[in-house]
Amino acid sequence: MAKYNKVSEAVIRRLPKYYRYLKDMEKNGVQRISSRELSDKMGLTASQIRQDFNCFGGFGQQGYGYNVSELCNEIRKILGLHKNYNVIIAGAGNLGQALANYIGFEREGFYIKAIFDVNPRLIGMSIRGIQIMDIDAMKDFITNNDIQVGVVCVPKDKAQEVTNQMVESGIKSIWNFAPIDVETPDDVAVENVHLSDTLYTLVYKMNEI
Amino acid sequence: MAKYNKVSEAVIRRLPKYYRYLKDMEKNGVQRISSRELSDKMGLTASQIRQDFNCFGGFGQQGYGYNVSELCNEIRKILGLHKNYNVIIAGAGNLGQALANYIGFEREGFYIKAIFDVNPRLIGMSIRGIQIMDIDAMKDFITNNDIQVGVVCVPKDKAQEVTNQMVESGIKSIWNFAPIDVETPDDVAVENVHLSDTLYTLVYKMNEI
DNA sequence: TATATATCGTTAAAAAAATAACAAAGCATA
DNA sequence: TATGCTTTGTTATTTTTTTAACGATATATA
Repeated sequence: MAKYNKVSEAVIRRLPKYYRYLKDMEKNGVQRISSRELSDKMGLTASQIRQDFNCFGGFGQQGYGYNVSELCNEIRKILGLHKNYNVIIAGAGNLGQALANYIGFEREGFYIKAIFDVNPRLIGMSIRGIQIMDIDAMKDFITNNDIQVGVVCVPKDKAQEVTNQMVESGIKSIWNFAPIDVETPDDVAVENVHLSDTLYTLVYKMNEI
Repeated sequence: MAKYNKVSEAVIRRLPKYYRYLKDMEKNGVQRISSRELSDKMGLTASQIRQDFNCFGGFGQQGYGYNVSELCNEIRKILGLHKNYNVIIAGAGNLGQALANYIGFEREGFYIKAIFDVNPRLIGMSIRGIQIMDIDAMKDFITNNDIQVGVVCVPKDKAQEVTNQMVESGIKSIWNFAPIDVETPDDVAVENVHLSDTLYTLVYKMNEI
């Protein structure tokens, strides 16, 4: 699968940002953009932008710049957003429900197929047509429904256990929101999102100013 | 305010992670830890850990290591979590409500004082005793209630406008969840949290494996 | 008390990332 | 068509970040 020789983490983390800006420009009818203009908008250097894009092959043209919608499409493909993904959420608490309610994911091809929880009062309910099911049914559901992405929204002390269950059932991507770094085998991708971390960094910066 | 000579962004972004691990160890009764042990737990190098801590002065002792609760406290102070902060949330949608419902922030001294929205059906309701008010009342509320942190959970096209209102009212920290990079004057700290970005990075990694 | 061991703080080296520089290639204009 | 301008892709340089090395200092043990 690995299409490109070892692209650095730093570059990869910038891809979604490029994608955001390009999508926006495309929507606004912008047809072409130079690395210079893009650098102004995004607060990066033009040099970095050109180098980043060149990790994946040159999408631009000398004397012209980049075609916005073409570039946008390339980045969509690089990120893998041209494909669809089936998703489940473990944990129907505040955050789990908020994610289930958010329609933006579907627009990028992420389809939430079910939510799982331990709370009997939640089981049986549904959010936007997505059923909340007993967490004991999760492993079977994953196996039978071709689920690629598992979202972990359970409390901290259950996060690793739930992750393990997802991994055992064949999920290859874990998007974890519990405030702990969950671990996965080498062949399972994981993103530990720590919302509080950014809040703490924020107040650090505020106090530093 | 700037206590330490230019600590790099990379180091600052690791502080919350140290804090998380140390808090956990402290809770579990661990009294001392060496940079070596900590590096094993956290997946960093011991060298990096020692260098990071030394940006803020040495907290350890040769031949012994670090006292966990002492170190934890130091990092708490460095981040500014020994103080309390008054917070408001703009946008009582899914995410705004989820954040308001999350009790973890209070444990670190972040007190949510009010939520603001445009929706008349939400205005007047309350979440955990936190009132949802008309967004037109936001500026006055900020001015009169010593608010330091503003959380932006409004739709993308209103995010910059709401940010501006917060800044005009004297808020010094913006924690933005709208999928756009909001901009602030130099003396106002901002963290643009893009949840989708981490999802996209996740599937990139999955496809790469 | 003396000696061996552990571990920090700090300086040095290596690696990675960002920036700058510039030739090559296309566009635009006369 | 010829000439000047723009802008890329790519190589070189600089800066930043990470890792390694090691003297100094404390602990632990005999």
